[in-house]
Amino acid sequence: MKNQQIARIFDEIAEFLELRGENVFRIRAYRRAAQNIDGLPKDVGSMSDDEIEAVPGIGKDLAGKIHEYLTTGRISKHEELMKTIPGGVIDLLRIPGMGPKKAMMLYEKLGVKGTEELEKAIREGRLAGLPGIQKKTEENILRGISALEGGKERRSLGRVLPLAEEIVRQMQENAPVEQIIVAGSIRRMKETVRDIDILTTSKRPEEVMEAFVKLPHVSRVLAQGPTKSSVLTEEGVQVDLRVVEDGSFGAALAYFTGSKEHNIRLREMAVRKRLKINEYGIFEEPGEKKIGGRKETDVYRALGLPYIPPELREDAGEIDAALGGKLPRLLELSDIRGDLHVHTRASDGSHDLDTVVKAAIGHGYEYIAITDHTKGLGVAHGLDEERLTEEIRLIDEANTKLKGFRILKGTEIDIRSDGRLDLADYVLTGLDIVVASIHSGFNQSSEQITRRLLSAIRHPCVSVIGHPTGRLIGERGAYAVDMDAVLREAAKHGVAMEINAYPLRLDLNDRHVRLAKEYAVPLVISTDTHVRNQFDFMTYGVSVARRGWLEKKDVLNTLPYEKLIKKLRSCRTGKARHREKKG
DNA sequence: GCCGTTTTCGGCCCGACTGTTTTCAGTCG
Repeated sequence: MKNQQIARIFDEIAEFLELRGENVFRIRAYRRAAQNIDGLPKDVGSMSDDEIEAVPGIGKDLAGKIHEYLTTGRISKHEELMKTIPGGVIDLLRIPGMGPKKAMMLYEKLGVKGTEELEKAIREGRLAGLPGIQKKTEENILRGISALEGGKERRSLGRVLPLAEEIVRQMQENAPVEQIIVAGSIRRMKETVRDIDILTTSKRPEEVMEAFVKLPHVSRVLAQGPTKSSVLTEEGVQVDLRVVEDGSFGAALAYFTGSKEHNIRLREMAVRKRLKINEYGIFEEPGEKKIGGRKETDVYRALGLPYIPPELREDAGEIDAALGGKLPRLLELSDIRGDLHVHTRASDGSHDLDTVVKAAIGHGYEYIAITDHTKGLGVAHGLDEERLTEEIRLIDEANTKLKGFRILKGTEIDIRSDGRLDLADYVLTGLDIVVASIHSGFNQSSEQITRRLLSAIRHPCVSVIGHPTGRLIGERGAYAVDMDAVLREAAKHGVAMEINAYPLRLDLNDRHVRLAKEYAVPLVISTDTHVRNQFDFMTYGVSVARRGWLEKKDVLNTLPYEKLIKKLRSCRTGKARHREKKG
C-alpha cells in the first residue's frame, strides 16, 4: 500500500507550507487529502484516475501528484520544498507549544535545524533577546522536548479507556460536577487515542478545575483556565477537561467529540443555513439568537440531519449518508449472542471447559465456540488430532447436560507457512467451526502471505479467518497481506472474516470492515478469550464493527444458534463441499 | 488546493489559554 507513504508526503508538504506561512486553506487541503488517503481501505495504486479524483479533498492537482508518486516514486513539489527548508525544522513542530512561527524564527535567526540543536542553543543562552521569547518560553520548550523523548505517541484504546473512566469516577467523587462524560476520540472508539477529553457541567466551574488539577494521577498542569484545563498524567497521557453550562452540554459534547473534520463539515453546513454552531449552542445569524444546544441531537436537527453516532463521525461519508437517509442502523453490543473464538486450558487458556462455559452463560450468551490452538503452535501447547478428538468428545458430553446453551466444537487451526492447515481433514469434518489463523512467518512477502491466506480460504473446512492481518497495536505491524484479494476470495467462498476484539489486535480494523461489508463478506466478532474476564473485550470488537458501518445483519454471531450453524461454513454438514462444487 | 440549492470565483469553523504584550499573536483542539 502506497497510501501511507503518499499521505505522509502530503502531510510534510503541509508542514513546509505552514513554516513558509502560506495560505492556510491550501495547507488544510493537503492535510485533508492526506487523511483521506490514509483512510482509504484500497491501495491507490489499484485505483483508476477517476476513482482517485472522486476521493473527497482530492482534485485535479493532488490527483496529479498522486499519479506522479505512483509512476516516479517521488513528488517534485515535496522535493523542492525540502530544498528551501531543512527537513529537521519539521521536527521542531513536534514539540508541544512550538508552532510554525516560532520554529521558522529559530531556524532563520539561529540556524537551528532540529530538536537537539535547539536544546543546545537554549542551554548556551542563544535564545536570549529573540522577539517574544523569555525565560518561561525557554523552559516550556525544554520541557516539551523531554516530553517528546518520553514519547507522546498514540496509545491503544484498551489502555486509555479504563484510565479515562477512572478519572471520571474520581471527579464524580471529588468535584461538584453534574453531567460528566468522556468525549473525544475515545467516545468515537478510535483504536488508538492521543489524549483524554472529558466534558462536564457544573454551577461551580472554578472548584471543578481546582479538583481536576489536584487529582492523584496528575503529574503536571499544562493549562488551567475557568472553563478549560489540561493536565499530564503520570502515565504521560494528556487529559483535557471542559466545563460548560447545562444549556450548552449537547453542543459542547458534539464539539468535543469531533472529529475535527466532522465538526468543520457541520459548521460549514450551518453557515450555509445562516446558523452558527460553536461549543455553546446553535445560533441564528444575524442576531445571535440561541435556538438549541442542551442536547446533542439539537445540533443535528438544526442542520436537518438525523443523529449521527459518534463512531461514524470521521467525515468519511456519514454526512452525505445522513442527508440521503442512508445511515446504517448500527450493530449494538446487546445484539451479540455468543463468542466464536475462545481458548481453554487444553491449549494456552487459563480455565477448563466448565469454567469457560459458566463464564459465557454468566455473560448472557447463548453459545460459544471452543477454539484451542493446534500442534504447530508448540508454545501454546497446541492440540494434535488425538487431543482434539478427545476435546470434541468432552464437548459432546457437556452439551448433553446444557439447556439453552450450546458449545460449538472448533479449533483455531494454524495456517502453516506454505498455506496448508495444521491438522488432517478427518478431524476437521467433526467440527462446527474452524478458525484458521497465521501465527508465524509474519515477514513473508506480500505474494507469499496472500497466497497462504487464499489457500486457507479455499480449504472446504475453513469457516473463519482469525485476526486476518496479525497486527498488534503499537508492537507489531500488519503482515503485507493484499486485503482486497483476501476479501474477494472470502466473499466467493462464504468464509467469514474475524473482527478480533482483543484490544491490542482489533483485527480486522474499521476500514477493512467497511470494505468487507462492501464485498458482502460475512463477519464474526470474537474476543479470543484466554482468561474469563476477557469476554468483556467484546465491546471493543463491536466498536470496530460500528466504525466499519456494520449492522446486525452483517454479523454472524448475532444469529441464534440454529441459524448460525446453517450460515457458518464448515465441512461437518457436507454443505461446504456441496457449495464448492457449485461455486 | 478544493469546491458549488446563493458561487467555476471567492469563499473556506470557531473559540480557549499562554506568554508577552499593553491589545494580541501563537498555539491548540
